[in-house]
Amino acid sequence: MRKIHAQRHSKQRDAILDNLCSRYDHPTAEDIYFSLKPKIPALSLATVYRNLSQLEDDGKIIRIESAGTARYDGNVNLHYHLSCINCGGVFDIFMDNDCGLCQKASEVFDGKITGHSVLFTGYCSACNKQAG
Amino acid sequence: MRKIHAQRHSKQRDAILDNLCSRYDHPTAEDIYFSLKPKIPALSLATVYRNLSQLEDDGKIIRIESAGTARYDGNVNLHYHLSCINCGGVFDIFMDNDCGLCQKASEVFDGKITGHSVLFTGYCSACNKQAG
DNA sequence: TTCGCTAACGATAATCGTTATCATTATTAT
DNA sequence: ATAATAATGATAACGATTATCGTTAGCGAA
Repeated sequence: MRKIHAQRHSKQRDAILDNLCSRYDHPTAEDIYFSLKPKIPALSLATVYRNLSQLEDDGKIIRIESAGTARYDGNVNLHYHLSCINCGGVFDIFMDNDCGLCQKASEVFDGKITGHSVLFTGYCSACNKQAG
Repeated sequence: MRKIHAQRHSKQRDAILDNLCSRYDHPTAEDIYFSLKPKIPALSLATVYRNLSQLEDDGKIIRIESAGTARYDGNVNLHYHLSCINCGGVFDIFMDNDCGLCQKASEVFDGKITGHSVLFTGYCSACNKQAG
C-alpha cells in the first residue's frame, strides 16, 4: 500500500521537512503551515498536508496519533512520547531500547509485529512543577 | 477536567456498554450504532457518541486512538493493541506486565507519568498466514 | 536552450468523524 | 402523580483532512 513519491524536487517539501526537523514540539500540519507562511507567502495548507503524508510514506517523518489532531515528528529514531494532560503538549521520551516490549509481544501474539508506538500520558516537567 | 456523569439511568447507555463488552473487535462509534440499530430502531448516532465519551470519562471503557477513527474497548484492564496493516483490524495483545516501560520512562523523564498506551503495527494472525 | 510531459502546486470544495444545539422524552426524588 | 431536569433523537455546525482542478514548475530529451 506504500506509495512511491517524490519523483520531483520541490521547495515546499524541502521547507516542510527542514521546518519539522529543526523543531521539537511535534507540530500539527497547521503549526507548520503558519510557521512557513512568512517565508513562503504563497504556501497552501493543502500542500503541507500533501507533503506530510508523502514524507511519512517515504519514512522521513513520523505521524503521532494524539487525540483529535495529528502531530508530526522529524526524528525517525525509536523514541516515545508523552502527552501532557495539563498543557496538551507532546514531549519526547528517549529510552535506549524498548524494554523487551516487542520481544514479549511477539511471544504472546500469533501474528507478525513490525513496529510499535508508545504514548504516555501525564504531566510534563513544567506543568508538574507548577501544579504539583 | 473529568466530568461527572450518569446521574440517571438510560437504556441506550446500558445497551452501548453491553454491546461493547460483549465483542472484541474494538468497534468504532458507527459500528456500535449499526449493531444496535435493529434492537433500538430510534437510536441516534449522537447518543452513541455522547455515551461513549461519558463511559470513557467514567472509566468504564477505553478509547483507542487509531489513525482517523476512534475505536473503543470494553476491557479496561491493562493490555495493548495491534493494528493490522493488511486488514485494518485492531487486536488485543495481553501481557502480564508493562515490561518495566513506565518504570524506565519515569527514570528518564522529568515530569509525572500517569498512564500509557501501546499500539503495535504488523499483521494479524489471519493476514500473516494468508500473505506470508 | 527550449520543449513537452506531468508532478507538484494553490485555491477551494467536499468529505468525514465528531460535537453542539434544541425541542421532546423519560428517569427519579418528592 | 408531579415536577425537575438528564438524556434523547434529529440535525446543524465544526474542525481536520482529502479531493478536485486549473496553473506552475522540475527535469529529461531534443
